[in-house]
Amino acid sequence: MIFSEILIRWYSNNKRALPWRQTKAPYYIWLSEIILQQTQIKQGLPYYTSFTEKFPSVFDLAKADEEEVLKLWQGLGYYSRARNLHATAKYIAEELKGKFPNNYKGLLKLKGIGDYTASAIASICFDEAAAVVDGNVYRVLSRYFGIDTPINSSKGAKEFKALAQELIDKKNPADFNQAIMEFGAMQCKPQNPDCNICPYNKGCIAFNKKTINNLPVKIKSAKAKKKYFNFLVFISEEGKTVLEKREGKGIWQNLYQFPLIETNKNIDDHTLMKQIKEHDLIKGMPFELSLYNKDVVVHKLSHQHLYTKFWVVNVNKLLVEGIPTNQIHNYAVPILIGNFIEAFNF
DNA sequence: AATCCGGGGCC
DNA sequence: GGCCCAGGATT
Repeated sequence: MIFSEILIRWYSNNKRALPWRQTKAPYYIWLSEIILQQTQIKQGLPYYTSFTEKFPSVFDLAKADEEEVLKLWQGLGYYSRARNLHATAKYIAEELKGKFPNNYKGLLKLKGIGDYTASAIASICFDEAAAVVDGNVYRVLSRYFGIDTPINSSKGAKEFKALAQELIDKKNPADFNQAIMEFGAMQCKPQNPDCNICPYNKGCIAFNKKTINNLPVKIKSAKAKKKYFNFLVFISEEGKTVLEKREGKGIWQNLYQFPLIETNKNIDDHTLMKQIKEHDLIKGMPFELSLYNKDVVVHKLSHQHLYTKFWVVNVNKLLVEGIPTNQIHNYAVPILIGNFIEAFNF
């Protein structure tokens, strides 16, 4: 039996019932694919549900404010996905009368859609034989064919894309693409795959050479840099606090946070105290300062480890407008801030 | 080609 | 602590 036949048979027997598998509507497939980029199904599923409930059509999503979209995306990470999602929804609704491009090439031009997502939508919605290559596909193919080209090199990307494109079932690209990803997620897992019950174990090079645990090969990424975040949680007598919108480049773009003193090296409390005294929002005013978390909160991102302290700053009056603390839940914030807000309970 | 962009879950 | 995840954009 050829590669794709084994795969699609396995898929028909083992696939999970997932909401986006009940439709071929491009809006829902697109939404699911953006949510699932670099995200496990278990984590993304509740977000897919809330997005489809709040925005049943691309027009509903297009009509929303970006702040509303980011708020619903809160906690899922990689927030550029949400900003691009909203921008593309507006483009589809306003320029294309709600109709998505119906092929790989057209889909690829949209914001937030790259090679993987264009292939996924084109195959699932329009039966175009465009092979997807995601983390699952890299793992399945590198093991079955015993390929040790690093998957995160440009050579590897080309090599695996070409191989997947050779293997894809041109009569049934939709099932083939979803099958190989599901197979990678459930059977050909990163750790401890049960190769004894695998339908490919006779022909799998890695299994027969006992190199399953060495594949796929990946070039090591640089270690995360340490940063030191001191957030200032102002509280005025009239029950207001201050949130600022993160502008420009860097993490958490367009999300809100408490005023932040950020450094690349740890600063002692005395030095920090001087900076707080001179802070624009309370310069020259009396205040009471207390450290909320005795133990530093370590928040780990892919490329940064944030060593975080929350300082509660009680003041009589703020030098800026501020927001009532009972409205703080309306703002989209990174999970680091969200966890504090929940624990502090204003 | 290398780096940046989150957060959760696993070992 | 390191690795992985239905990747894409930027430099």
